[in-house]
Amino acid sequence: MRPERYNAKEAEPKWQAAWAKEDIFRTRNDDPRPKHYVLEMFPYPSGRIHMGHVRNYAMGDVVARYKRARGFNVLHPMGWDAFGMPAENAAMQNKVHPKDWTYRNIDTMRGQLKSMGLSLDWSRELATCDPAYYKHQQRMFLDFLKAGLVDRKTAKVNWDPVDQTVLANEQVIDGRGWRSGAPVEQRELTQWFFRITAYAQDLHDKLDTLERWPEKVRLMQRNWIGRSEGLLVRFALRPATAPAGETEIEIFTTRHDTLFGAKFMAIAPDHPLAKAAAAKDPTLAAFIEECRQIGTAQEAIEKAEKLGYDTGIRALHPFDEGWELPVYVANFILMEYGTGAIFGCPAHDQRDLDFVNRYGLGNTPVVCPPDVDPAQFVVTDEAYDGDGFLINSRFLDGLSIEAAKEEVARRLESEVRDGRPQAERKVQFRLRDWGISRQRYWGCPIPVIHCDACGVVPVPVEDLPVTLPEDVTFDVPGNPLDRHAAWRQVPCPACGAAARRETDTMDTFVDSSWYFARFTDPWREGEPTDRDAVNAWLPVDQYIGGIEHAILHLLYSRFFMRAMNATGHSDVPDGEPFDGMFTQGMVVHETYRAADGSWVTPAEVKVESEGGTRRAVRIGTGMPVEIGPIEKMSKSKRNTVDPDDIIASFGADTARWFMLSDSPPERDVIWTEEGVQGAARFVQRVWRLIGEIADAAGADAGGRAEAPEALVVRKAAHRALAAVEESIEGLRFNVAVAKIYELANALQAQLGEARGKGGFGPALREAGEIFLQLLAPMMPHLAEECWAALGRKGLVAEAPWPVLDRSLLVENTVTLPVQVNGKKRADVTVARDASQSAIEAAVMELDAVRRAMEGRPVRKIIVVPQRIVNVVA
RNA sequence: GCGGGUGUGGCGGAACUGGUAGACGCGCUGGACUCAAAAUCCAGUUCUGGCGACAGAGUGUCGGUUCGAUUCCGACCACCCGCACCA
Repeated sequence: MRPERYNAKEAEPKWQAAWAKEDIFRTRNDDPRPKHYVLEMFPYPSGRIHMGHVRNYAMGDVVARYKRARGFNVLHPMGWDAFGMPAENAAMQNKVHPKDWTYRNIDTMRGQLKSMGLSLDWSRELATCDPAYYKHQQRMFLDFLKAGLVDRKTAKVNWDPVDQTVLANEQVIDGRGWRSGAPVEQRELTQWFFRITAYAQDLHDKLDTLERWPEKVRLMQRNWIGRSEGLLVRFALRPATAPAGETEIEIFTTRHDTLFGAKFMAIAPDHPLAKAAAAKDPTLAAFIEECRQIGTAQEAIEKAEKLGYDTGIRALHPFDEGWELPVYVANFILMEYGTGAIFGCPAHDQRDLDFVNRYGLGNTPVVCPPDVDPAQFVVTDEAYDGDGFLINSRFLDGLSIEAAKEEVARRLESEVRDGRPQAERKVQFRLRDWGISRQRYWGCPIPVIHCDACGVVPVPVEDLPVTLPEDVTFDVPGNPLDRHAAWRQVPCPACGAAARRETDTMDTFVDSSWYFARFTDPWREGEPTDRDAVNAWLPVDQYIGGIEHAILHLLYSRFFMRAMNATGHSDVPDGEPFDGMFTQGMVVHETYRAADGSWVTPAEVKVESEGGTRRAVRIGTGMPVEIGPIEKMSKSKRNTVDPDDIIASFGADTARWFMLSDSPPERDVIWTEEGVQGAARFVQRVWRLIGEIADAAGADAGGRAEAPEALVVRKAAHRALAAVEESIEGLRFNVAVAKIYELANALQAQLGEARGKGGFGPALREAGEIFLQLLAPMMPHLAEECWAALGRKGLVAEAPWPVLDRSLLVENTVTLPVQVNGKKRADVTVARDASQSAIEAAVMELDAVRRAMEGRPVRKIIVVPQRIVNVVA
């Protein structure tokens, strides 16, 4: 006896168990079918899954289940991005060990993900905090080191003097540490770097080949890499003015055409020449110190005025030795970009103009806009950076900007001073090397040893992994590894003398830069990867995740793939790990505020709707609650909905369905109670519909001539099949959902039409089965339950995708809209292959057309076959 | 400042290469069933006028191309996002 209502609470665990029993989602590397790798960004085990995870994994699961049904060998793994600061924060606050905290969270979240019914190969699960994972990461670090892809150099960091730790830029708020509130200092620390800049050009160029990436993401990466073509120019210094041993300044410019507009030189406060000059000039030293202070906060930089200090040093113009330019130390010059020095051409650069206007250095325009009289052209407050022709520039006068650049480059390249050319063409990147050192405990230890005699010595591969010590405390600020004498002290692998372990750990972005490769053979012990497995599975066919990782994570992964290729760990074409990339939108929700201004969580709010106006009250007290703007679900605004609650009360299928419906996947989706109710309603509707189909088909098993309804039903099913295929392939899940609704409506309507008649049972059953197969990637549990109710043996999750019958997509007669002068006036139904003249004749018979013509003669009739007819009066 | 995106009913959104604007869902209105409620079912729902057939307007604004424009072109407006003293 079929129950009246579908009970998700009972059905979902039952089918999850059935899938697990058959182990149908386990993927074998030796499966001969074509591969398809579907990957969603693995979660950080923060405690519990949130709706963003539900959305992300629901999308990935649709693709995985769909591709599996279509005969692909699908890899769809899951793991944990398990190192990171929150675990250490929890350790400090709750006296729990980061490892215990992390693994407890993993257990909770694994259970939650399993309750979603995702088609994951759990046998490949990995956690980045597992030595079995990070030992391979250490191995690759050593290989990269050997290959020259790792650097050790000093870099400025944000230092929190209270917490005694390095802070990321995002952790500096108004110049203060986000936890301690202490003013952040700039410190120079020796750090480890991955030489991502070695691949800057390739990372930039290959973006063009990533056709299945969002344009937005490619653009963001392109800007981040920041390629610009220019000229390195050496300016000689007038010896009498220069500090001892200093003979020149090298600058980078992209506007060498404006060299005759130069008014000054400027160098960064931490430029070596500035330091040399400051040694003899205490005022300059003070100025440099002042610049450092401002350097910290982003906000301050924005508002800071262009300040400079004349060092007294004079540089000589490369085209005129008698032309001297004052050398300033200026607060707006960055040591990290180019050479940390510029020549200032105020007429054509806004910053330079602001600067000269402050210090009274004047300006000379050297590029004149087209159609402007050079004699009339002056620059006052606004620099001119548009197109034009050269003026006031001696041998460049009259040239275009491009031609002038070329001429300058050509001349200076061939002009030799001190055995070197005066200038050199250079492609400059904004991208900087990736600093991976973190003064933290809960991360992958950097496998090197510092020996007084031998210097930096890599840990021998056979000694890996360098595991984190577990007996650490967090009651004192700073890195526990620094304080752990027993762990730190180690004999030097080279000479055997007493030496010290590196106590920095790796940026957690390193952990996530290769996990997708590890998934291809996570069992391998001796090597990070099995080359054959990596090469066979990568690139990932479809990667899905949040836009917040559009730059760093994806860029680092692209770097890693190249570095892995270079060190023999893989051989992936172009070093591109992700063939298809999709960035999904966020889950947002209304906010609620009580009278006292405190945030109220949706679970405590009841929203009532009266004639279109919505009011909210607090459950229990009945006190009114103010409905606030829709915002990203966050703990601080308390506008979160717990997936567990939704799954418990409605089931995973309802949650999945709602996450996929309505909003296009790349946009934000608004979580609403009504929307969930609608999804839940559809679940029950499917259950009833399939029940009715089962009954009708059972009573009419065939043997009779087919009724007209049978063809209608078949056509509806195959139309939906074609549309859903296309929508899923294009990741347009909201459209797929709409098409499934349409089929449900059509089946229901035909069921009513055909009631009591015979000759449509088999067609109805067939359509019902197709319907369930379309539904299965999205609501897999419900689909299984219905599949069984239709009397099918086996699992719908294992059923091959229905074969589309294209002949069912064409109609014998078509109804064409008829326009008169572009305005629709009537419809005409004609045979599909009706001739132009037959259609024209039929159209002119129509009353509505005659009326609209108002007696005017027909000038033209445009017939677009199977589309439209337009009569032009 | 530079770069990019978006704009369609009350709401989320759909509309293949220019071809019936508003699929599908939510909400709302009316009705059926019920003692009642929930659930379900039926009908309606872009706006304006009309009892009605119907007519007019309509995809941010203004203009252009076209037999025909949400779609193509130009200018503008609004909102959102990314980067930002990058030489």
